[in-house]
Amino acid sequence: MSEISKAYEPQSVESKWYQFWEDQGCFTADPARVSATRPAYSIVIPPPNVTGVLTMGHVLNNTIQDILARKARMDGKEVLWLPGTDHAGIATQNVVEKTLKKAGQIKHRDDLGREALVAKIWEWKETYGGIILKQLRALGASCDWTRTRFTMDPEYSRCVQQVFVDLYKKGLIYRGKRMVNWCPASLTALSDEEVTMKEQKGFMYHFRVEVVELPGTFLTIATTRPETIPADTAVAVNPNDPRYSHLVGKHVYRALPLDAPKEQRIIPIIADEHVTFDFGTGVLKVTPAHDKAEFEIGLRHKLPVIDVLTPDGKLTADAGTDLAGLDRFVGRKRSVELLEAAGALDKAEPYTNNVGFSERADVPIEPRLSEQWFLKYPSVDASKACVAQPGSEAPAPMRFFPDRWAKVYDHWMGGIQDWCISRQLWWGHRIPVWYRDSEVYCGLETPAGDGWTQDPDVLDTWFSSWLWAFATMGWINDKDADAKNATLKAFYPTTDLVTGPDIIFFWVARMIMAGYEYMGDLPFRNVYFTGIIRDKQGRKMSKSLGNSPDPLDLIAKYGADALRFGVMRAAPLGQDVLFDEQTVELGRNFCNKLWNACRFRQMITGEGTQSEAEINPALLTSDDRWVLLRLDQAIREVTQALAEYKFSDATTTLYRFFWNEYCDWYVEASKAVIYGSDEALKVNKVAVIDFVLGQLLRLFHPFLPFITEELWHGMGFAQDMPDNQGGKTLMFALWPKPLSDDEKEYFGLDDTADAVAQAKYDLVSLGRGLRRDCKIDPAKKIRFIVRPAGTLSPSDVEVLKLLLNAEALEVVDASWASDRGTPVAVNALGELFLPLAGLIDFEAERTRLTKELERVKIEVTKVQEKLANPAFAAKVPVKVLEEHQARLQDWQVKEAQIAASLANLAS
RNA sequence: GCGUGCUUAGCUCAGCGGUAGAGCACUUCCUUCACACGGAAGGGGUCGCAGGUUCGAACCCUGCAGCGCGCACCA
Repeated sequence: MSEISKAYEPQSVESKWYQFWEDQGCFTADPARVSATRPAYSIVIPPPNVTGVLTMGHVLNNTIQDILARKARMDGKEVLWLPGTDHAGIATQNVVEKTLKKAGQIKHRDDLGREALVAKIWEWKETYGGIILKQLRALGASCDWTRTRFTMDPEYSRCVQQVFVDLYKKGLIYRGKRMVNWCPASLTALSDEEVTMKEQKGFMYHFRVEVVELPGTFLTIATTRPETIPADTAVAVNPNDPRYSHLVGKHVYRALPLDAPKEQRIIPIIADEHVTFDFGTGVLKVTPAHDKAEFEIGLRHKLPVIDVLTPDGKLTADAGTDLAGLDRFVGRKRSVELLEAAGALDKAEPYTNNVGFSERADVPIEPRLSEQWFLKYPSVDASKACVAQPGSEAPAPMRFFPDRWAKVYDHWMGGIQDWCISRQLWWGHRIPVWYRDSEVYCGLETPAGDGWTQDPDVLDTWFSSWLWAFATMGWINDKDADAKNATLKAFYPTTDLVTGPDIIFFWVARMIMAGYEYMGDLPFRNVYFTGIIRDKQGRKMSKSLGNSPDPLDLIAKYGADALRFGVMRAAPLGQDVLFDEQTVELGRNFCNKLWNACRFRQMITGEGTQSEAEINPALLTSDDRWVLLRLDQAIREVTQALAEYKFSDATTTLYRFFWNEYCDWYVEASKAVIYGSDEALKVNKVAVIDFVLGQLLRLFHPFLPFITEELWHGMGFAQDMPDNQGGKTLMFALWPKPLSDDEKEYFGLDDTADAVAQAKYDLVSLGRGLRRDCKIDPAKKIRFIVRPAGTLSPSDVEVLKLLLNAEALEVVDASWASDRGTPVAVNALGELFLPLAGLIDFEAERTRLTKELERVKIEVTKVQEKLANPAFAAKVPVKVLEEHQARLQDWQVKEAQIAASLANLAS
């Protein structure tokens, strides 16, 4: 810190140290260093979309991972934080296709064809693929970049295909024609997890159909999707519905299409339990091609299937000439008009129902019958059983934080459905299956012989990311080779996983199953679920709302440390985070305060001069003892908070200790010695300050890596340290330990030491209050008189004098009597008088004291009432009883003293 | 419908059985030589509502209300 600027300027500091850490290989994990005394700590990054940019969500997530990783290093562990990116099938292909279309290069992906488009996407990936990883560096993320992985790396792709072949051979992967969720925008099948239900305002249409066998008799049917009427192949009622049971077996004329002859529109009335009496009219139109449940009905009753929708959601010729070619929603309106014109429409009433939307494309999905690949999940039982359930004492190998997510997980695992893993896309892992006539071949290589064609589909992106925990470590599904893989051996299972609860099914659950199936062991021991970042109005941050700040802008403006600190402070365990830029400002202010506290220390002895002195217990003042105890407390609290993943608690403690305790009281009090004339005391004071700051920088390092590293070196703490314990970098300095009992005894740290200083500071506050009440300019030096309850050391007197901004502080004994009406403040330390020498406003003082007396009396009464309750004394623990008695005494003493002052005023 | 979370100072949130707390915002004062990205002193809350358990409840239990989220859904 040769040039000490008044304000902390993060920009140059941050890039300098990141470069240093990376150049020195500080982030690189070496399995060879793992031993009994140097345990492994590992964490795999939730791979961001390869073409993505850093969002506030990433900031939250990766700051937490970085804190955990850096803390583990300071605990002396061998740390692997493994980074990488995900190819993100649909999202990436969409982005590239859109860009090409915008640039006028293509109108449709077929213009390029499969190979050319995939080549374009690779090009795109090479250009933009690294951005988010660079941005993570700006945040300070201490990832082992030498191990960066991508889900479409050749080795990784081989893992994915191997797993497919393996599961196929195990009979868990199969191909089948089923109703799937079809996205008419992305033109692919989706898994159930990729569909989100949304409330949609629409209409419930009631229309009539005539019974063939009973002309003049009509059935009224309620539907929200009249455009699918041409695809109806039956009308169903509940078999026990007395209104309709006599009609079962008869037929109706389907209402649409109108251009088809009546006799071609005859469909049966069937009875099926699925139909509920009291919903709609109790009559259901059965459209096997366009509804999952109705497809099942169709199977039960062997109904024909008429598909009237094209893959991109337009009506087909089978829908009739009036509807053919129309978009499904346009077709809906048109079909209503047709029904109305035909006199078949009864009514259309406003209706809100839930519609499944494609999560990616944000359009309603269509249930669609198609040939897809499915996976019957492996290792379900082991995966379900491994997570500790909230409230359960049963030992479990994996824990969720907060543990309530374990219930959500358990519930999903209990009702687990086969996973549709094929996607009709080009960007991704091609399904390793080839066809020749009726032959099917599944394997890693193209089969020998002519005439084979590979399945055109690719795999769901999550079918590659579920292998992330071990495929990134060089796993190749070869028992012997994997057993010899040093990285896997040292770092699998990983220690912590940090992710959002929104991908608990997409990713977490599936990784657990893959872990058990392929590694025979769980993939991680703890899962920490972050909250979701929202804006200050509580809205989810999104690009379309434009309410998401660019973290890089924030870093440029405030510094990465400030951003990290602000986000951590605002992110309590398991709660969503309402993000406000103010919190980053607070982080910036905090860094600046830290910077200046160190600057102050440097100014005591001059630049770069470090105190060589050991702390001499004989020379410790009550302030020194107090700050050492507070530091000890902070170390305990922060360590505990981190162990429980309570990051906002940890930052709160750090804030309190550093700002409120160290700066506001200790540093201010220490000025009595620093600006005093006792050299020995001064040297000892500096030794204490250096000790506290040294510990403090370590405690802060996981949260504020850049500024702490800069100060660590600038303050000279790195000197004289072994290279692997802070000499080279603070990253490897040891995490502070709480003081042992021996150390406490050596330094004379006990409750009394703490109480004296605390009472002293409390009396200072009271004295400042007196000044204010007496309307004395805080800047004006005035005289105070103190009458100690016990004894006061000279150093305590000096501190009181300084903090009260007193011209003089006279110490008197019990024999001293104050002038009539002299304002006084009282606490355990003694009485503090503000002699006003003839300037006393008796009336004002009477008012002040009366008010104070009232306040104290209320407190006295409160405690007295409690103690007066016979049941209280009888049932309460001794400790609580004593506490109350002591409290009563305190208040009563105060009451007596104020009463005495009032009496003195009256005389 | 089932599950789950939240409701405490103007705002954002801690506290989860024994004297209601923090940060921001607000009021007043202070550019005194670490820091105005600062310092000092203040004001501000019947802890969503109603019952219950307890000597004692913001905290535990029950019900209700409002706001989220997840899952499952009836056309």
